[in-house]
Amino acid sequence: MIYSELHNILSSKTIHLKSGQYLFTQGDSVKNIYCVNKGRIKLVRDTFEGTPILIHVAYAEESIAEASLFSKKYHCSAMAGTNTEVIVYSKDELLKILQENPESMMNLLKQLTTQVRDLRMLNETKSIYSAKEKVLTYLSTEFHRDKDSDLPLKDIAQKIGMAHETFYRTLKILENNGKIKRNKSHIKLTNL
Amino acid sequence: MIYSELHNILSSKTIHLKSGQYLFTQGDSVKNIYCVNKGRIKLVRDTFEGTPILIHVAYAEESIAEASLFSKKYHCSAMAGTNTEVIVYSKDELLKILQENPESMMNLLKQLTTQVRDLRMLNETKSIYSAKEKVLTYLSTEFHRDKDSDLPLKDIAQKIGMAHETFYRTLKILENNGKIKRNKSHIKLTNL
DNA sequence: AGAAACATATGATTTGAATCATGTGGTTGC
DNA sequence: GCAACCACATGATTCAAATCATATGTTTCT
Repeated sequence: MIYSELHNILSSKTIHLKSGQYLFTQGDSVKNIYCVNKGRIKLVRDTFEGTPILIHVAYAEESIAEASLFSKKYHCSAMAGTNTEVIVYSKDELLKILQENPESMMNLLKQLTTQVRDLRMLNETKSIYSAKEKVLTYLSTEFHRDKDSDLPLKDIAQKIGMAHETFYRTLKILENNGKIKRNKSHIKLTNL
Repeated sequence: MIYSELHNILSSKTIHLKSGQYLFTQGDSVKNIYCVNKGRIKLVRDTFEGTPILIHVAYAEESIAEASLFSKKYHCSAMAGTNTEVIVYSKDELLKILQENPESMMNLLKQLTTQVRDLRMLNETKSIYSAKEKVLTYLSTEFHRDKDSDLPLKDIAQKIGMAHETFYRTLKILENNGKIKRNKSHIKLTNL
């Protein structure tokens, strides 16, 4: 998780959310920073006009609201997408520790740079129109091997911005073409 | 720019690139951090398999390679997309200053959290399939008003992952429906 | 253990975004 | 001031991805 080493220093508590329950609501003042331990949390933004939009889905080991470390209010709402376990840290305490402890701040900085890079990569993957190309590009990224390896296919489909039906089909085609191999739910590029 | 206050402390120099010239190449060791002053820089990643893919386009006031602050080697190449002016900072010097100066580190942290938030937002905008919905969602974001307001429409189209032709057409439809107003190249949502 | 909820899978159909083509207007550079 | 380049625009066409439907396999909850 993003605060691995800090976890021992910081006081924390664990809370359990039922699917559909809210962790916080857009506009609430930012008191806490969270880390998903199990399950998933959807970040949803209420727009003045019309339907709320999904901003992000955080899975196990992912921290959320660190983007709100410097905000007064949450700019989105967080809802459990399934029964979920979340670790809670105090924002103020975290900020204090970071200030006293440049090394851990540097560490957090590092994690954020990685996040930025991953997000950019994902962003451009999403720009690819062709399903085959998109899937191959996604599979060639690091975060597929690392973090995403145990995500349901359906969720991966959503992550890269394609209908899950299309994703299943595309995987099959690529498999038949010998471009990828699958055993159980682990997918591997053939080349390299 | 991302290092606004640091700019005065850090030593820097400005370099000029012709369209198509490389700033650095994937695999080069990371000596410098850059900030685009004028023009634009494309970050491109060479994939073992097949065509290189575009990771990001950095415009004026945008820093690049800060995602590489902690990397030994650049993970992508940077090419000028047009005649471009870039400010160069030394990575080591920047890291040193940050360490000595927790406040500026905190500041950089803050900028990165904003970047993460924006990227997530953009990411989900890209997931929207319907052109109209996608454009409306994009227009409702902050970074449209702030940073993107002077981008060519063509570049915005690329940023949100749609063919520029579709973007022009969609804008026209939305304008005819009274959902948006345009004067010159500034676009505004009607409601709110 | 059984039920409910969800992931995986695949077929049929529709649709709308990409693509190709072409033209005009506006900037930029020499 | 001219030429080259690029943004903007719009029409016609194609095609592949979304959608709808339905079924089976798999986890999860009680």
